[in-house]
Amino acid sequence: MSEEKSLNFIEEIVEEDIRAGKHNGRVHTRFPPEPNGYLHIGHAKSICLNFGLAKRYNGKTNLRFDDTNPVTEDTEYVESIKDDVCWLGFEWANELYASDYFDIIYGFAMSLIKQGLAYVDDSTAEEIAAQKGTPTEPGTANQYRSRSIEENVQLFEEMKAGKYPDGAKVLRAKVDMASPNMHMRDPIMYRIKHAHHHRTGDKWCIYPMYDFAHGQSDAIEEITHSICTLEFIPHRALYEWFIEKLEIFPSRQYEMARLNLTYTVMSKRKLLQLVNEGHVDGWDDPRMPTISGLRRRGYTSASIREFCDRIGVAKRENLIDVGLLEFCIREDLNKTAWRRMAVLDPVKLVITNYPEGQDDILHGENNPEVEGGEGGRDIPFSRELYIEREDFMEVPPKKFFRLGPGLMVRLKHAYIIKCEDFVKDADGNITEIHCSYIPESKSGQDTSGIHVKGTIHWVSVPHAKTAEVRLYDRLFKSEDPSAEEGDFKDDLNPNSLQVINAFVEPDLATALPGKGYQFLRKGYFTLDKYSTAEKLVFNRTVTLKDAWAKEVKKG
RNA sequence: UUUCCUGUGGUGCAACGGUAGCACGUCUGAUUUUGGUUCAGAAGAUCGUGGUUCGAAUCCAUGCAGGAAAACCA
Repeated sequence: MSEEKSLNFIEEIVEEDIRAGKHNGRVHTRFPPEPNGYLHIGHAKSICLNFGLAKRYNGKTNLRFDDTNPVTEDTEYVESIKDDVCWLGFEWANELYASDYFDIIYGFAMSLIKQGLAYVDDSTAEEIAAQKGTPTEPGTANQYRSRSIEENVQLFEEMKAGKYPDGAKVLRAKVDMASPNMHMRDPIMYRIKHAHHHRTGDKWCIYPMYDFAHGQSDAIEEITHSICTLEFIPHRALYEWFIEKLEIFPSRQYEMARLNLTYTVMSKRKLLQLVNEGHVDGWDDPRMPTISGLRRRGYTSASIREFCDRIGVAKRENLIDVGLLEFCIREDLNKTAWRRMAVLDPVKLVITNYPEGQDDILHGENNPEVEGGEGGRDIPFSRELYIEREDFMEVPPKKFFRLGPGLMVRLKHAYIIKCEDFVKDADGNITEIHCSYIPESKSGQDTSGIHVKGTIHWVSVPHAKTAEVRLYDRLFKSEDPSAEEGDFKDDLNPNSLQVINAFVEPDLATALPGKGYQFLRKGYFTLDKYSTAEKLVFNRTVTLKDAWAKEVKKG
């Protein structure tokens, strides 16, 4: 109650509006994706903001597809977007489409024409661009600007009727060709596209532009707070101009900074390119910053919501350290993931004083963070184990609390062992480590009195299951790939995916899809969508924090 | 060199004329049968210059820096 978190600037505006009794205190937001790609973590920020606002202020949020460009849009995207919003844990009040409003918007256009505020222009795209001027030079009017209302009405009707080919004519708002705001220099409202629309089919061959569809849709739905990103600031004047001239519901547009994350790109155009050119395994490749990619990677929706909460909302450009996202998923998974053992880079260890052919069943809790451990599982133990190659050093440095000649460690959930000997092959690689174990040091009933500094994980050789494990690293080499010169794809990290074969404890054969597992000391993992009963496939969600790696790096 | 937006520790976000705070990261140390977790502590910031004021991160002026704006994309 007392921890009164400060409001972001949008919440301040909303609270002010409520206080002033604007729209009778009603709050209605919308999330307006264009169905031409998959949602990414940047969209999650917008989703959390829009739906969060509604939740906080007792309002509603519409899911509205901004589907005004039939050539780039597809129902596959519509479905994925709905899945992702649901998965993130939000419920929309209405599922709507800008295309549902095409008739109304056409009427709006006609109304503007009849007010003498819109005209049909026969210029080519190049001519229009040239007449627009530049940010420092005013634009110039052409002869079509002075067409009569009657002529404009007839021409626009003919455009709708399909009398003209693509690009032959456009409908333009008659605003101000000399405005310092380029978007006010008679923006295009409608263009001709003889294209099949994913919802309206072939009913239309003219489609409204963003500027003549988005604000109008907001007004139709009586959206009170229409939140978008900074690049739409110059559009706001136009947004309000249309509302004023059309005398429709006065929705208001507010702009916030989009999310940028280190070591990735966030533009749908670039992400689409990575997909189309096969640099990744589809939109849901675990290295992608897409919601579906993060989900497949093992991120939980709670961790993404937490992340969006932590990054805040403001108007300055930002570049968020991906480390914060990793912090959020570790924080969540630490509390929920079940612990298991897996050896990713194995070397064989033989316990010389353990009877050959003998098995032992040990027990390990599922989750030490929860009282009672959330139950546990049996772990078979035997004379021959796999341990991590990096857990043995022939010449260990000081502060190395693992295995080396004469050194002792505890095998997690098992016994303390002492390294007696090791075997090397002709190339000098360690092929086998020989240890003795201390029978009275068994976990939970240790009477040995021996204390060791290190504990390592292991898997019993005869009981081990094999699994393919996919280790991911950042997709790009530099913090801000878009800022690099040349093609952003030149910055792709060639080592962003490493596929290995690992040995995992037998219980993992029954791992559940969608569940996070902590492979002790190695990180958090989850089943990949390609995993089968015959062939287990795990994705590494994120590594554990590794103080030793940091120590080593320091040298 | 037109118009607009933005400048607070390394990063992100607060402080709304009254002691610059939180989180991630970094660095110590403690605990630990995960070099994880947890706990304790430390370092580190108001773009510059003027002005208004008893008092400025906050208001004003100016300079500087970064970003955005000219698709029949959204």
